[in-house]
Amino acid sequence: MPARRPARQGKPTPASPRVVAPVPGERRPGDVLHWLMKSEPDVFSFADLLRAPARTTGWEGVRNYQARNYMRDGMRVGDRVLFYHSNAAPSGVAGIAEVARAAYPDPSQFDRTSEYFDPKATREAPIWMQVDIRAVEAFAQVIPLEALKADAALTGMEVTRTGSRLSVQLVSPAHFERVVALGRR
DNA sequence: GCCAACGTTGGC
DNA sequence: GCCAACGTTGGC
Repeated sequence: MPARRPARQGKPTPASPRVVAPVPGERRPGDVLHWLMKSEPDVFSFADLLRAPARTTGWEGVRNYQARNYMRDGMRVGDRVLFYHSNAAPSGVAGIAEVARAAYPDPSQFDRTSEYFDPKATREAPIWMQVDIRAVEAFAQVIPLEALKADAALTGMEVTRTGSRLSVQLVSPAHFERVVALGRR
């Protein structure tokens, strides 16, 4: 299921990683990283994830290199994810999910009938990757972006910055815990 | 629906 | 490799 709205793409080149992986070999077994992933609830909401088989979905449709690199190079099974509703009323964090499967090729890039189809991609040389995400905990209500911006403890959090467009973001442990505290309140 | 911010493309 | 034009994201 589409986790992201369609993003028309021009010329993906597999070798374009000017984006540094978030966690060079410094992660130890057992370390958990924290992320934020955006989805437009009209396309795929946290409620949709709760209803999905095994409360899990493939995060297909990401067509941005930095977001791809975060998923491919940064995410591990068990990492925690803030599920963010974008283009919504209100936009904000709807719940917690976790990485259920590490990165693998996004099948939609090969599918001519998909809006995410990428003619440059081949099975031998896939361009786009996805992870699987499983719902962990729904917040009683969405924490609006406005509340995130107003919270002093969340100063500097990427999603609160004006013009923050990246659909997969790294979140510091402190920011993650703070958002969870707000969500449980 | 508007439009600011930002990423991508392509001419040079 | 620069950068203007263009397309997209996403808050409001």
